[in-house]
Amino acid sequence: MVDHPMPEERASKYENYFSASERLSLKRELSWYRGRRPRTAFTQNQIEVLENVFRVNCYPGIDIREDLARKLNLEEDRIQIWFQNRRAKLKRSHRESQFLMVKKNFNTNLLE
Amino acid sequence: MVDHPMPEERASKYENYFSASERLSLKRELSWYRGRRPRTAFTQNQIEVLENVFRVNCYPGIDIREDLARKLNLEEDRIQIWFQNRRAKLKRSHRESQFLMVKKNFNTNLLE
DNA sequence: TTGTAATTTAATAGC
DNA sequence: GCTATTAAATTACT
Repeated sequence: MVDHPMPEERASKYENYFSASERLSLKRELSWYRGRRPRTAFTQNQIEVLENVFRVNCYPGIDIREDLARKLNLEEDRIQIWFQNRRAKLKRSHRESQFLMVKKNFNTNLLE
Repeated sequence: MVDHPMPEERASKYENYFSASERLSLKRELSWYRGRRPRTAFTQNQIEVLENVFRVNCYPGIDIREDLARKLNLEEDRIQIWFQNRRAKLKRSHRESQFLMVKKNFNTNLLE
């Protein structure tokens, strides 16, 4: 568990004095310094492609991931994590719908 | 910000025809229907206790959270979310005060 | 309008 | 690889 030490961002103060891309790289540098990778913001298109692959195969091997990485201009690691999180999300949604179904049946049974 | 497109609430126009508690439960039902938990309104006392714990430990483990949940008569989930949001708020305030400090120094340096 | 509870999801830690 | 959390960013309500 990362106990966030908080030597907080010396960059933010200068933010207005830099261009957008300079700010971004400053931010990245600082985030790394603080020990956490800056959150990747996938584009709509990247997500679309990833979702399409996921529908067919939610466990793509290293070869497919590398291929995606090239095509989407992302690091392979980002893609691996994306699929991990996506599988977790799918699992949660399954759990939830199961729960709702059980609940529905429970209520229905009470009325019979 | 602005964004009030909404196929909006058939409830709101009837609001005046219902008692406060009827309005509240209507609202809750609508929130659930829309897939969002109705906003919890913490009491002054609950906030006070949470703030006191936060001062000592802003990353309470599951055991402490469960304990708080019992004592404050809240769901453990509400408490986890509260700490999450509280940490984000603290971080924002740190960023802001740092920004002000830097700005002040920057201006001072210009005058030297 | 502001503050903040709630949501979503990328990233991390531990197993 | 999975689970449980965290942080970041946003949404939306009071």
